[in-house]
Amino acid sequence: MSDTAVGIGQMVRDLRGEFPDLTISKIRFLEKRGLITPPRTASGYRKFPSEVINRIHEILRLQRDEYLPLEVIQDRLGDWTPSDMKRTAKRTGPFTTAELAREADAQPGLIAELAKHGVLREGPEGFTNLSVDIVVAAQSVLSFGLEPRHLRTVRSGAESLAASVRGRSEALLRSNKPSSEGQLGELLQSAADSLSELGAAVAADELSTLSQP
Amino acid sequence: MSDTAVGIGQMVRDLRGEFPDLTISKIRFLEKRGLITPPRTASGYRKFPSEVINRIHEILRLQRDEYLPLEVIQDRLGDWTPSDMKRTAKRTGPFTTAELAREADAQPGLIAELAKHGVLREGPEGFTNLSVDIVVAAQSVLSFGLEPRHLRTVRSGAESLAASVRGRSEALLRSNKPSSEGQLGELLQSAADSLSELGAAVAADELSTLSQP
DNA sequence: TACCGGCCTCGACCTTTCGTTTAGAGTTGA
DNA sequence: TCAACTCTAAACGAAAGGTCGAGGCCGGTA
Repeated sequence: MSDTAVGIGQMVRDLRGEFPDLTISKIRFLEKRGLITPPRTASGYRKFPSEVINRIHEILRLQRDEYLPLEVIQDRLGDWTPSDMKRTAKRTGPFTTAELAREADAQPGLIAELAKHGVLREGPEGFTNLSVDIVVAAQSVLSFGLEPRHLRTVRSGAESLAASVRGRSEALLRSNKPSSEGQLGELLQSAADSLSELGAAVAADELSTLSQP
Repeated sequence: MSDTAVGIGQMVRDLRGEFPDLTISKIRFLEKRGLITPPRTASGYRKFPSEVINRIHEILRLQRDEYLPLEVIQDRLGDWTPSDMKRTAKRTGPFTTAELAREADAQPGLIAELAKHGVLREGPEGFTNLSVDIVVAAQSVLSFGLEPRHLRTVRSGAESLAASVRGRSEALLRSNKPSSEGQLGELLQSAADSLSELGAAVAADELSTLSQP
């Protein structure tokens, strides 16, 4: 859509839905620590285009969900800094198979394998940056000796979730004013997080049977 | 295999190989925080049998490799303290349906529903504290408009993972000395974490299709 | 023009986490 | 007996992660 670069106050209000104790001073603090570098207006006001907001969202998520210290978050996010973002200017960029493999530090064969089993899906323009997350996570799971075909169930679980959330969110869209772009994203994120937690809880339970064979 | 319970000094020297800046005072600190409870001699000296040493090893690893704060480590390790589990089998206690509902702040009907669809399973002695996690997470997912039956796929995904990890971990157990109790727990936790991440990544990807309907 | 809310910087300050240090006293083994 | 080891309790402290307030600059608007 349009180049919606909001001010610091508005941005914080937007993110408060998911991170209730986010403050303006925390954002400034994150900049001082070098985790974000929002552009400025001529007069020195910070501007927040969506790439920066996404990055902030990811920083806060890593802090909240994975308890990572800011220094580690900085290392981990180091690659796709704003300057890198600008390299792919228009979007966070579709990837070809080869690019995706390089991006996720994986073998191209694995990409094909994951795609074959429906864990990964190539869009009309190629793979997205979400695909990178999937490949990285899949490699981690595969390191326990699983085969890609075992991961199909994960995809179908996600599909089931998506189908239901879709119905739900359309109702939400209808009943709300069109400004719910942000709300939808929020809903999506919450749903994904919830599924993640449920998956972790069920897996822990399932795996606990290993303790007493 | 003999009852090798060493003193605090010797134990610290042993672990210094892997954790060079481990100190006696840090061990005492961990006890004060409730992360370990080493038994004592008649005169009050701490003794460190291998279970406790394994637990300390795991605590230090989580701190070093996953940057987890001690409070989170305590939560995560709380249940499966190898020896604690057997001794205090009553405390972490099995729950009845009613108790589980109260514990997870849920309707008893939901418990039944989840059990019916295989998301939740009642053991021979009732529900466990892992069941509480599942119910809590499930409520969160259900708040997006899903029905319990949609969650079956989550369970089957977890089963698939468990089956494979089981094979993997048995091999690990065979090939290692019997002290790998801690390693098994570590493997389990890592596997659950990995699945969780994959689930989140795939769900995020799947849900991103909602953005352009 | 004056005003008001939003934003700016900078430095002081605060809280929590994760320990270390110190003082004083008891324990163990050669 | 002596040196090395261990105990507790409390004070101390460094680093992470912010918060707060003073003093001043923007930007609509009445």
